[in-house]
Amino acid sequence: MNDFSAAQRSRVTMLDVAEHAKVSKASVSRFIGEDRALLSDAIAQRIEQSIAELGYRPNQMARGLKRGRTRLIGMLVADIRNPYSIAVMHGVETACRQHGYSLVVCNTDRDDEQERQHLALLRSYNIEGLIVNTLGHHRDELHELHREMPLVLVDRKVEHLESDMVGLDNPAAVEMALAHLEERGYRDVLLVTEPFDGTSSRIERVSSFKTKIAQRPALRGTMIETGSELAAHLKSFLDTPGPGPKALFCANGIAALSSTHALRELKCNLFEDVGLIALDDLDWYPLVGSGITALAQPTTEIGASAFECLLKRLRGDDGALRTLDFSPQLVMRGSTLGVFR
Amino acid sequence: MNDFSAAQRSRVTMLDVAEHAKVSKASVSRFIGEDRALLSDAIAQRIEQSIAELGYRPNQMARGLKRGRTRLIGMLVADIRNPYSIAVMHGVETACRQHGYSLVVCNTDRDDEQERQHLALLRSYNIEGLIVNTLGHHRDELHELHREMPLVLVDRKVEHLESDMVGLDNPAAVEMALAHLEERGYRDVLLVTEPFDGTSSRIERVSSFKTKIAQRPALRGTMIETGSELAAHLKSFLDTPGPGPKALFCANGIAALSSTHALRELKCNLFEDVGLIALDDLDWYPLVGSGITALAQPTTEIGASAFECLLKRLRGDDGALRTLDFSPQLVMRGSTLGVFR
DNA sequence: GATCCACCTGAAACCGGTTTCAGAAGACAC
DNA sequence: GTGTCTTCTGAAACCGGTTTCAGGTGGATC
Repeated sequence: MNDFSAAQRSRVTMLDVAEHAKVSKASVSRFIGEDRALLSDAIAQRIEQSIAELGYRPNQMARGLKRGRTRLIGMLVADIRNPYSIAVMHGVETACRQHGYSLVVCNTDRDDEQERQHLALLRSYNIEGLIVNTLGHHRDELHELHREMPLVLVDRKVEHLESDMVGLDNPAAVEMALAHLEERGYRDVLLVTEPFDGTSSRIERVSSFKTKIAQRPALRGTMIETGSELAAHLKSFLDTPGPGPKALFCANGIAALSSTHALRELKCNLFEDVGLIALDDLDWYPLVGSGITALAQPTTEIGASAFECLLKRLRGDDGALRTLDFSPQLVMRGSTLGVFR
Repeated sequence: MNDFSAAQRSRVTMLDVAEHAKVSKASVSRFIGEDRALLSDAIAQRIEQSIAELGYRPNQMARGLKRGRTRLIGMLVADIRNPYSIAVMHGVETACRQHGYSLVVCNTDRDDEQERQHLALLRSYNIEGLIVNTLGHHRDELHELHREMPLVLVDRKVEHLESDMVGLDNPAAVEMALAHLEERGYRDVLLVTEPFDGTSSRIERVSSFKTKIAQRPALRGTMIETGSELAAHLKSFLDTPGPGPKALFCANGIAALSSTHALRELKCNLFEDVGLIALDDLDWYPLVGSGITALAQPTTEIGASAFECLLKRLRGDDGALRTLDFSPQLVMRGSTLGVFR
């Protein structure tokens, strides 16, 4: 085995290539970079051959040092195990790759202190831009970072932080859900959301829910948070007489998971006793009961847009702030067959 | 808005700190690094204050250049949307963070060319170690990389690549599954696996299945791959008379997802007509039919072990190659109630 | 008081690249 | 043949750190 502790930096360096090709480092650097046109054919060819022969690979760290361009994008994720975050991340990563950037993902596990540490870290690695999908406390750090590089928020708003934002059109999504539920004959809707921890999209969905419910006199709307007492709360919702057929509206995939768990615990007949529509479309939705109706988010597009926002800023666009709100798509399944079953 | 294209490197540098504290760069460097003991209290205090006052943060890129230590670990993942990979990645990331390392994740989307590009990329960023969860074609690149840094394979073996490995004890897992199925009264077992693409763990599971089935004369064992004709194949399995009650053994989470889909398509009564046990334990398993029995992999441990392998090597351990095989844990649910229902 | 040593400190070289700048070489016009 | 303009090239400075090395200081020893 090798001994890796003795940092045996045996790699081929630019100087090696220069000597091998009998040219200066400067010429090799020009060949590597975008100034290749400056070189004569003869020299370019010699360099090309030496590079191939020695198997030279430029050191991005060193390049980034003088140049200020690391081709690194940072992404701060609150919960790496959240399917939504993963899906968006996949979109970001793909877009990054297509433009020659790489992605450094930092997971905070919803911990504020870890968020702070990761911010410091990303900064110390000279990333060129930052995608934020956390609560964004540590306003000062974020501001400071934002002075140095473009920043885009995904699925979150952060107060007093003026940056581009990409996410779901939450009012439209809520409207879509309620319209669908009402059309299918449901009259008593319970919004199930994860606890309020400051996540802006969560708050928006709830407040839209309240507004939209008020505009639909046929519907009654109530709300609960997931947690240890979810099943009990669901039970009381189901047992309380209402204006008509009951349905749950789960504000995201996690809420859908918890709700379904709870419904099973209550020996509920999925989904004849109660309808269900969920934000996010996860791969197991079709498998539960008669299938869960979903409002699918265009996660790949959201991720790609987030990156493209950064890219535009990096290329000098200093126009007005952008807010990109994508619309969800209704994927109808058995859980909202409603009164027409 | 700022103009980020004009790389306005306005950051506080070590020289700024040195001048502010009226000391040399060398002293500041010593303060930052592990040589703080060399400094007198007076100087250390001045430096500390200057750092705080100016808000100085050392540039990791520059540190890595001379030092050869970037504190960066690379991870090559075949499919970032595979729950198993995510779970392991989460384990790796947590372990990294605890030891002051950061993780650069590269997703290849199962594409060989992307694997090659990512390998080159990771190398150019001077990562200190690499965790591989892809097919590992591009043997030459991997070898070359492995000469420079420690490398550990997760859930994969790569021929002719001598490196540490961390994964599941596949024979034990298969044994566990078959023992459970037999005990529950099933006699006709169909192994459902994703198509053979060279993934070694997949191959191991299948070959163990064949071996173990041979050792259990009471059982009949057959095998199919997921794909467009999965439902048809399942149907013929279910329709063909066998030695007794039938059960599926899904070799991973994806196979479990496809199989459940197919069973629903066949209007199969989950899980009274057929039993099911699946490798991996996904959060929706309890929700399908009477719940899917799982062999849960200790993914967090696997991820952490992978990182610790690297760390040991980085610290100079050049002992024999290690192979860490973890055992799964049986999580019994309704899908294997079997003949005792 | 001289010698030795342990302890601190800073100047300068270095890591592997990029970029500036000055100069060499060739093309062209006169 | 000279002057001017391009076009190409390399030396050297630079990015922001680390590390080597030589020297300065003060205390202990003789």
